Amino acid sequence: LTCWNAMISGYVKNGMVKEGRKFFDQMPVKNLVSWNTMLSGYTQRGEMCLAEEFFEQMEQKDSFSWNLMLDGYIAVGNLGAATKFFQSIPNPNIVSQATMLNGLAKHGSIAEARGIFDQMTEKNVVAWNAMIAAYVQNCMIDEAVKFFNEMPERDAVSWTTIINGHVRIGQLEEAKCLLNRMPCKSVGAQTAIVSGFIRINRIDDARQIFNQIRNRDVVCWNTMIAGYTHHGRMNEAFELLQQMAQKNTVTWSTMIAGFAQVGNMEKAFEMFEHIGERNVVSWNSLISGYAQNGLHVDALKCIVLMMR
RNA sequence: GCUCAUAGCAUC
Repeated sequence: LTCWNAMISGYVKNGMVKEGRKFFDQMPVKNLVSWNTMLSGYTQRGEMCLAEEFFEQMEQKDSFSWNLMLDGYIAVGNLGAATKFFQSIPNPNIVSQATMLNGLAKHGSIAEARGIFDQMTEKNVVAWNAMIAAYVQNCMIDEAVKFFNEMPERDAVSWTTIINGHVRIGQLEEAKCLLNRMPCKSVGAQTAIVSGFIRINRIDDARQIFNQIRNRDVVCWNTMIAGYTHHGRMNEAFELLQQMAQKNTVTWSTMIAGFAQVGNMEKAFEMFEHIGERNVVSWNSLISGYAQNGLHVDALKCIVLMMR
């Protein structure tokens, strides 16, 4: 059963929800984990109608099930439904609260997010991190710093968030100080610094930092590539692209936008063809690329293609 | 590698 559940998980994590469902339906025995895994396939892709239908069919639900639904509503931006759903959760746990906190913060309701935080009887590092991120996203760096200093324990996400907070308001020096203070420098925190250099147009300095990072992940590579593409340095971007082991949709979209910006729509389309899982951003990058280069017919063709 | 929440990357 554990094996079968892992199979469903594998399907839905790769965006193959249909196939996952087929597998799920054919399983002779299922447990709650099977149901939750399948549910996550819908909620994480924003298929909330299907999720609701599936959720109602579940004869047993646990906090995972409820939290998945809550996060699904937040992911599609339906804060009204999320708030209502949150209030209907039988026993909201720390994950439910952190999820709701995050949802409120992401939609600008910082005071309400803070309200949830204050109401939490127990707070873990994720709750603290979510609250710090909330302040960072709302450009309230002083509050973010205050929480960062007050929190009982900090993990790599805490550091990355606060570093990024300083990067976003152009305080790269302070960001670098924080990175120096960080006990175990994560790829994420270092990537935030790279993007800080890029933000102030110091691309070559960013590259120096990038080169020094060990265990670079796909986000790190994408950050550096975007640094080049935003400045029309497509040769360097392409060179990095060829060096990276695993590319994702963000990688390709970055390249599409980059080639579009320098007027090379042939190359942009070539990048587009590599995308396995096309999303709204990949289509947007291509369509706006055609439009910005005056190729309105191609843009329209693309829109038609997208809607099929 | 059986299921849930927080950070660093792309379009507008």
